Amino acid sequence: MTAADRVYYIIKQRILNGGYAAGSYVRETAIGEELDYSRTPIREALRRLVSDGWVEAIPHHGARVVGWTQHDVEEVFELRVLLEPQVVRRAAKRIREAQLNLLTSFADQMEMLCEQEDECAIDKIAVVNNQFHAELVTAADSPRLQRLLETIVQVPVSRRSFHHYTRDELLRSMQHHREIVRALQSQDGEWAAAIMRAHILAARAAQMRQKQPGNTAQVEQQRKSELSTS
Amino acid sequence: MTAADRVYYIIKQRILNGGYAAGSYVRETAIGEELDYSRTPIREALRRLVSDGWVEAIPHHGARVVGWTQHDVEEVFELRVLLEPQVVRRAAKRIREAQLNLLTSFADQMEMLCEQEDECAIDKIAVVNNQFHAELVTAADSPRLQRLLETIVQVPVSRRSFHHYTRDELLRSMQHHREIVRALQSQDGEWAAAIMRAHILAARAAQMRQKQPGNTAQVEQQRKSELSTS
DNA sequence: TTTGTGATAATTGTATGCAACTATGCTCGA
DNA sequence: TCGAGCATAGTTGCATACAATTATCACAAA
Repeated sequence: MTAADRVYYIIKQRILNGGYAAGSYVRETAIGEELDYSRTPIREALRRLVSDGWVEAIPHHGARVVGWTQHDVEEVFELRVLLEPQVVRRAAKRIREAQLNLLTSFADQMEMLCEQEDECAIDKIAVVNNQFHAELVTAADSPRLQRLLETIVQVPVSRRSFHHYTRDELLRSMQHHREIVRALQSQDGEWAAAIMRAHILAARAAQMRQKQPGNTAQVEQQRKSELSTS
Repeated sequence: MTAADRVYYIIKQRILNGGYAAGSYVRETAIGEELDYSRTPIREALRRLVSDGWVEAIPHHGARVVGWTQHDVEEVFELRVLLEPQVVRRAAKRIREAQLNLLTSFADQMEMLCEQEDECAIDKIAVVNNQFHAELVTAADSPRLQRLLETIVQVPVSRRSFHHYTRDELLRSMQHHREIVRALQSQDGEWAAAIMRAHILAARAAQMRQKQPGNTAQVEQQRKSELSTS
């Protein structure tokens, strides 16, 4: 792993953790001195982050962390509603026994975690949920589809999504997982796609329910950063 | 426009024109000396091309122009069938008078070019066709959807596609354009999406009809390049 | 003949210095 | 008092030198 790779992951992690606020600038010299690298690998990492859509490059002025508006979130869900069903549609034709077992195991884990009520369990569910979806993408066996989803399903959107769920929504989501696995066992791509579509639309509904908080917070943060740099 | 930008477009153009064959390596020093730039902007251009999917980076060994197999083409069409209808579905709700007029004008131009029989006209149709689709994407007003399509609809696939069309297929394609415009005028997203879906599936059928030629040629070219570099 | 090992050459990866560009704030003039 | 122009500081863009890594080829031993 090269220095540029390391810097890339570090900066990305910081953006996700909120270490770098939306709207703030990531200076090549500053982070270079901090991590004890020259500007060259920093530059390369930043360009990768730009093409990933995490930061925007302003010529001769710097790399700014992008902010997420409610509109952006809607756009992402609109695309997920198209692409995620396609994932399972393909997976249904290609999935193998071992992968089905793995998916079942993930579904088991998530349901067990559901029994517990604390916040910590929610975070664990989110982790397993990501594994579940990742395994589906693997089974779909389409590098391009995989890449599009990775581009789109930016973590800041999905990462705290389970926290917005009511208990009912959480249980329904678990049911969706079960049903997706069942549909895949039957090699019924359309069934799987239909449930996945519902799964994403349900997630969208939960997200949209609390429009204002997430949105204005982000934008305020961005506005503040803009002021502070000027 | 920076040096890195210029280099980026030059290399991209050469890949499209076949100047750089699939499987061949693009050396930083070689092209740097040729274009009289240092390796720095070349590197940056190559990394952008990597993240665009035009070349693949092999650590410590170089940047290789990727080859297209028939399987890749199928994958792309599968995604276009999902995404392009979504473009017009959105466009139907948002498109404005001026844009509709522009689309009509493009449709007119393409039909006029259809009258002529020569190969040159086909190329011109392809250009206007690209403008037509680009205008639709603009009308859809979804930066992420636009980006996804730009990532996917790599030109080597679509660029010579009209040459494979029979006269019937060409005329039908023109009819599709007309009908899409008509559906958008009616603000009927589902109608537009249905026609667009047919439009893409027709293109897919024409492309698939001549499987072997494109495929083996590409792969042969790649194999040859691999041998020559060793 | 084949396989393992080491030297060597070629290529990318990184550091550093300088150039170019942009924004900001100050000064001068109207 | 306001606006235009200019100087300056700060940042990115680029060139170049050097380091690190990897593939290749020759050669020797089994």
